Amino acid sequence: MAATLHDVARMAGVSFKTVSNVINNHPHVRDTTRAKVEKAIAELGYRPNLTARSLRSGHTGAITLALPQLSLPYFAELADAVIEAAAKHGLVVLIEQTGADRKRELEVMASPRLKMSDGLIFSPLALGQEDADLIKADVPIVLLGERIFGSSSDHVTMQNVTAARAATEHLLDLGKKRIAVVGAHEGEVIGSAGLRLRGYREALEGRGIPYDDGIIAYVVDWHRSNGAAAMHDLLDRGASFDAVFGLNDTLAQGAVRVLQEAGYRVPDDVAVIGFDDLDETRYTLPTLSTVDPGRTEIAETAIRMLMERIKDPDGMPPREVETAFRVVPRESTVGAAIA
Amino acid sequence: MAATLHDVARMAGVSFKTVSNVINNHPHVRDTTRAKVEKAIAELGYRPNLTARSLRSGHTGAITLALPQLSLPYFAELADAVIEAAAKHGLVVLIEQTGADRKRELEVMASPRLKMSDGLIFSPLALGQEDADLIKADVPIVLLGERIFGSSSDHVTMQNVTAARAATEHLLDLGKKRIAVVGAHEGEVIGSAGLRLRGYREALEGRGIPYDDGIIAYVVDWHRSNGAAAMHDLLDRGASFDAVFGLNDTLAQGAVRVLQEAGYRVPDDVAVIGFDDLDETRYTLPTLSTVDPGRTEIAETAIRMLMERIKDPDGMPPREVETAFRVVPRESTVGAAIA
DNA sequence: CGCTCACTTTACAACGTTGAATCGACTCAA
DNA sequence: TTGAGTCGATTCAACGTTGTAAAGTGAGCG
Repeated sequence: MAATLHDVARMAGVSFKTVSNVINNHPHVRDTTRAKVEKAIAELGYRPNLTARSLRSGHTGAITLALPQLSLPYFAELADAVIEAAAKHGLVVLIEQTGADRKRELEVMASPRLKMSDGLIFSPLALGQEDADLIKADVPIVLLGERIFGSSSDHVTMQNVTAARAATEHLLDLGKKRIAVVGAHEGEVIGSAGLRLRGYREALEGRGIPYDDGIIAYVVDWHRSNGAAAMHDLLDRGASFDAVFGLNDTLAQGAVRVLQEAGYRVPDDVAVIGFDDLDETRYTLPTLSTVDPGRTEIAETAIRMLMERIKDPDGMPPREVETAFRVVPRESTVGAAIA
Repeated sequence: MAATLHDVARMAGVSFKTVSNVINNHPHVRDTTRAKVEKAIAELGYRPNLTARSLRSGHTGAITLALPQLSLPYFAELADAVIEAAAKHGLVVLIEQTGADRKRELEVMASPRLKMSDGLIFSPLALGQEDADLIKADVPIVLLGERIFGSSSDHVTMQNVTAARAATEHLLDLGKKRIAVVGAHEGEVIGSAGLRLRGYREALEGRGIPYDDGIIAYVVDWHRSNGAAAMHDLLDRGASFDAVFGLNDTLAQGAVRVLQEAGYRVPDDVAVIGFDDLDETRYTLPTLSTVDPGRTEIAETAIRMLMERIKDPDGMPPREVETAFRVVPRESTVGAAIA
């Protein structure tokens, strides 16, 4: 059985509250007493019971991170960033996988388990704009991603439109004229796909290039295989293009693979850019140009906002923050020179 | 403020203990009473305070998973599997990243935060065999991986030697004669690298092929770039080989990339096999043959053993379990036919 | 009609901690 | 010498829950 304050107190010959005072660095503890207590603590290997402390104090020192699935590289890297950001503030992270399932996404917010943490960082994938009113829980929430705007929670998101526009302009700047898109979602307006497609269109408009639905490939999911399938689709319908904007990195990787199999050289015949700056894009052949959406900043901002909100739940109106992005040119657009 | 048992009791006109009884499905609660209480629960939106329950019951319903880093795909997929396995038993998972740092690996076991969970699944990367005695904490531990054997904790590991032998034999069966190894660790005997290299040697011995250190490439880390560097190294020293065993998938991917750049066709000139069966190996060009080390089984076994150990900490001696593996032939060894 | 016994509900303590309030001892100034 | 003020340590209650034991209710039976 683990030692408690009482055990330490008994050994040190003081009241258990004095031990508590020592641990919490209260003033008004005599040095000799402090020493006695610390000796007893060391001797017994006493460790405070954080559950009891949580019950008494009302907060746990943990936060929950709810995301679709860790085996999707984007979310693995996001989780990494969130855990590191949380650790800087002494917070520990509890991860819930929703599998992008609507029911589980709602359950996460309703579950009493959530109260084992002080707040929720929530990256939904099934819930959408129409569910904005359902974003609420017993703890403060910081929302991530592009699926829901204007809820009553704080929200951190990347600059999808502007960043996608910059990615497209990067291709245009290289002299590319017909830029295919891999990964659009039929009819979507917000959401990563909708916003990034809008950025793409804005870039075209900016250069006076007409938008051609014939070189837009639609998919349902954003997995590697969908990028490959979409590129097969484009090639099968005889679409002509000299560049590809994969709406995320895994889609772009799938597309590159199919292009190479079909005998196209990347970037000479077709330049390809992705989105997300996954770690692995630095090691593919060719290395993949992409957009760094500011993952670290997203994580740190989310943690900071969550801590502020935990401290003062109603102290301010819901905030929306967009992080800085950066186009990362690599071999798939500019060839080996810059690699 | 969230409703408590007392609030519900007041509304339902019963004692707060009766409400507790209803919630815990105690027998001997009259149907009419139960109905009254349930109505009040619904009306107040009462949710039990799990922190208080934990304090009282002594267990939290959470476990800690300590691993090096989620942005390493192997660990991301491991975490995914562990979270899913835990969820099946109603457990939630708290993740600690150690960054493969010795100090942090030790801290994880010593931290009072660990007691916010009922047990630890620990995948060390810095601690080694000489630290076996340091593997202990206030909660039961299940150890994962190949770095420490024979500690006083339960241990789940893959069949590294046998699986590596099977991977090598797969290449030999294809008629390959000179199989280079990418990713060996200088002087290592246990550890993933040491064990897998042993399996490789056993396979060669089994076929009467001499072991040649000239086609073994040593690395320090197992990141993608190391696989590339190791392959550069092999090519630079003019090593001749017709196959490559990457001791994990990321190493193999790096090697494949360099081989392709150097003009070799995979698998026709050089066949390549990896180890881990990362999801992404199904989408590279060529798709990567590999060894599925039984990740789901590892996760489920670890959870099961941990739960048994939580229930009865000293009920049995430390156990070592090795999971089933499977060689997964893909394009990088057998060409496009099976893809 | 009263007693037993099963069923139902309640009272109380405890889990280990912290905050508020209290108390005693000592110092210092008037 | 006394009263105020400070320092040091203690007592008590509370956080919200569950286990134990006891108390209350009613039906069944002799």
